[in-house]
This record gives sequence, structure tokens and C-alpha cells, in this order.
Amino acid sequence: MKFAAHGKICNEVGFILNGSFRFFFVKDGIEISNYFSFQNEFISSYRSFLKREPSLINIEAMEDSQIIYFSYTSLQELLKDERVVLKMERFGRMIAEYLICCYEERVVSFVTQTPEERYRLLLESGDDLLQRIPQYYLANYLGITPVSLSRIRKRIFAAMKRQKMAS
Amino acid sequence: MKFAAHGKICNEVGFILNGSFRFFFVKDGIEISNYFSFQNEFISSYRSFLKREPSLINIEAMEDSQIIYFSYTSLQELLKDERVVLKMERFGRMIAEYLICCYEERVVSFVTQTPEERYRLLLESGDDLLQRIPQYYLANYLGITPVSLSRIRKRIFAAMKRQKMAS
DNA sequence: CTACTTTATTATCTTTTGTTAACGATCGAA
DNA sequence: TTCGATCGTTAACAAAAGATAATAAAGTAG
Repeated sequence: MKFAAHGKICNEVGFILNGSFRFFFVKDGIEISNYFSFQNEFISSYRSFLKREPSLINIEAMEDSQIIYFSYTSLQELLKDERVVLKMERFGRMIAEYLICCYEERVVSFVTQTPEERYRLLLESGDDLLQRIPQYYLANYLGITPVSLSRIRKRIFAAMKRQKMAS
Repeated sequence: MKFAAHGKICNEVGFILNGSFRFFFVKDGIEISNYFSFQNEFISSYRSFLKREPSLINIEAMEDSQIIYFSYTSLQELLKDERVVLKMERFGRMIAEYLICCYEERVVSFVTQTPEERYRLLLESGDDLLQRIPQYYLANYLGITPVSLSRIRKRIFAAMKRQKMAS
């Protein structure tokens, strides 16, 4: 299922009940995965939703998934009722703040860490991501090619093996 | 002037009246600049401000600057008054949404573009950034070293010169 | 189980980046 | 003006990443 598409205005904000979604771009005809969301998370091409501009990104289900969502027009309808304005403002704020925290950490990692460091930290965190998405998606997520990630893995696991031998 | 410091909780959200601020990390004793803000922009280590957690980033004035700001405690005070809750919710939402748009574009550029492409696009955009910050800050911002940026500039300007000769 | 497709690894080669150090250029203070 | 510090460029080398192709491993459908 496609939730958002490049070049089209994103008219919904969704909440994943179960399943998983992938955020990606198409560059030179190749898909580059950028982010992954699982149950109990909000998804949206939020910039497009807010600014009413064509989306930069695509969002697509990776498996059979269930979501609930509200549309931009239904949000506008709701906001005609004074009594719900406050709650919707709060709701919008919470979604935005949730997304900010995701983005901030991600930008930090790109500026301060090498791809190898990013992958090491992900390994140490034991994040679900490692189990739930294929390695070539993960490579994109880290900002490198699948081939390069494979080499990084080789380096890391060789080093771990040496450590084990020494102990 | 220091607006936010690594390891300390950020208690303010500021708005720049004039001047400029630099966001940076310290890694292995070296400062890595990550973002820059100028007049009429909001600044905050917003994740720290929201979550009441130690800041990951530092924010510091690059020149004499004037800002107005509100503190977390004054925000809490304000929110005791029912009549301002709505406006503050909206205000918080607008700040969060503003920051999201900055971050989203930045993450996209890291995943889909090479450092050279990022610099080329910045050149083409004619962004003020190019005039207002030194090149070694810009290098950090692009995720590379100053030496590497210098090489990229050489490549680009050599290519431009060749194009000019041909025409 | 086999054949086919997809994903991961490995190899080779080229390009780019990081690191370190040297060299100019620029700017401000003495 | 001169000294010193800072910033940008360049050079040389090592390390890492991209591109491409071949191979191995894993997963799927028949």
C-alpha cells in the first residue's frame, strides 16, 4: 500500500496499528530507503501535508499493515468547530514534536559519525530495525551502498572474533 | 553568547532579532558545526527543551546578536491560564513544524546526495550561508572535512572554467 | 526436491575522502 | 610595518566508499 508518493501532495496523517512502512526516494530510477516505521508510530509526508506542497518522499507498506488516518480536509472540517481547535492544535504539536526528535538524532549521526560508527551504534542498541528490514534497506538508511555495508560488517565481525580469541 | 550547551538541559526557546547562531557538537575535542540560524528564526535545543533531557548540541552566537526568548518555567506559568493555552499550543506547533521542515530536507540531502552534490546545490541556491559563514564551518555542515571541501571547490570551478572556454 | 529469484558477500578497480603537514593569503594587534 | 594567528589551498599517502561483476547463500514457487 502506498501512503505517500513523490510529487503528490500528501493529504493524510496515519497511525500504524500493526505492520511496517518504508520511506524512500527515487534517484536515477533507484529506490533509496530513508526511514522505517512500525506499530504505534505516526507516518506522514508531514512537510507536504503542512505546506500543501508535492512530497519529496514515498511511503509504502512493507507488509500487510493496518493504519488509521485522518485527512487534511477532515482536519479543516474539524477546525471549524471552536471546541476542537485546542485539541487539534495539541495533536498537531505532538506529532510534530515526535517527528523532530527522530530527525534531530538522525542529522546528528550523519554529521558526527562515519557509516561504520552509525552501524556499530545500531548493533549495540539492539534496535528492532536490524531484524525487521533487509540489509540493503539498512545500507540506504545509513547513507551507503549495500556493498559497502557488507564490507563494514566483515570488518566489525573480524574485529570481534579477534577480541574473542584474545580473551 | 551560549544559548545551549551539551549535557545541560535547554530551558529556553529563542527568536533571533539580529545576528547569527551556530549549532555544533564536540567530538574528540573538536567542534563540528551542524547548523546555522539568522534573524527571524527560532533557535532551541528543542529536543532537550521538550523532553527535559540533556542537550546533544551546543548553540552559540557567531557575532553580537539580539534575541528574545521565553523559558520553560514561564511557559508552564502561562499554561496555568486557560485562556492562553490555545495560543501556546499553536505557538509550540508552529515552532515544531518550522523545525521539521528544516530537518526533513537536511536528512534527505544526506541520504540521496554526495557531498559534492550538496555543495553544488547550495551554490546554485545562492543561500546567504555561503557569504555569512567561514568555509570550514560549511564543510562540517556538509558532513565533510575542510580539506575535502576545498578539493570539491577546485573540481567544480575547474569544470566551470572548461565550460566557459567551450562556449 | 529442484529451479528461479532475491539478497548478501567477495573481488577488482576507480574515485573520493580522511589525515597530516606544508605553504600562502588575509587580517588584526602590537 | 611586522609579527602572529587564522583560514584556505595544495600535496602525499592511507583508508574508505562507489561501481560493476561474479559468486555464494537464502528464500520461494512450482
